[in-house]
Amino acid sequence: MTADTLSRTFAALADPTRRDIVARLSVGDATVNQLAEPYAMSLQAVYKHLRVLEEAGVVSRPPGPQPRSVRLETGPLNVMDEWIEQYRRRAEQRYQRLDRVLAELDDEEPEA
Amino acid sequence: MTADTLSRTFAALADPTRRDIVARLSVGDATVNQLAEPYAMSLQAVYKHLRVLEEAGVVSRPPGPQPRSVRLETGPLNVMDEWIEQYRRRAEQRYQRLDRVLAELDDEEPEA
DNA sequence: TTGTCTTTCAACCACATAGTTGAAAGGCTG
DNA sequence: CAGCCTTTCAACTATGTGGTTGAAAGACAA
Repeated sequence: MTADTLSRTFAALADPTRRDIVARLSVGDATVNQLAEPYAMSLQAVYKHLRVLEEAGVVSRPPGPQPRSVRLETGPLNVMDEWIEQYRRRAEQRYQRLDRVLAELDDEEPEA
Repeated sequence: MTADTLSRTFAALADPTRRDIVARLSVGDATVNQLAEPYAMSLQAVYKHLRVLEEAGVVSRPPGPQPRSVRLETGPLNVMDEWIEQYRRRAEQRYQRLDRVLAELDDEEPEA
């Protein structure tokens, strides 16, 4: 456990296969075999992807009977979302303020 | 150019230094020297980080006089945000539906 | 033009990651 | 128990990444 949650979550979703898995889990829980079915890669590779998602907390595998189901957890997605929103909003407000200032300058000196 | 925009954006923000740079740019544009100042790493390393952010479109460096300013772009943040929101919302709605079903079962068979 | 600051390029190192294969445990079920 | 399916572990390969240093271009000011 070296990197923080945010780093692990972003890194987990940087891989297209893992984003695809997340997309499919948003529809409903699935077994590993069901998740692995569409891919050409080995089953072990899918398990590796799941472990990355699990260590980021994006996915959980509740204990239970042998074909353990995989479930999407929304906690880390929320954290990530808040992070992005915070800075995105800050930047956009800044740009809007700038736009207003430029508009005022236009009013003061039309066709200058 | 191998990975898609979404992969590059997630990967770009998986690094704490780059997230820190984004956070600081949300307050206002900055020069590379200003951005590099807080870090122990070499200036070239900061340039590398900026290139990663730039190739993801998270940051732009508009042409101009020599100390070129770095600016935060909100486009990729929006795209990423929409991606996350889509699946986060889908999963949460599913869980809420499940909660309702369980509550109904409780109503039908109290203390069963 | 010369000097200085900014920016980029190249080579290198250590380490992580995505994938493979093979083998070993674990856990149900006949 | 025996067997099958699921899950994990280990070793290995290829490639990417974050950092370094050194050097070369580029751009501006004196």
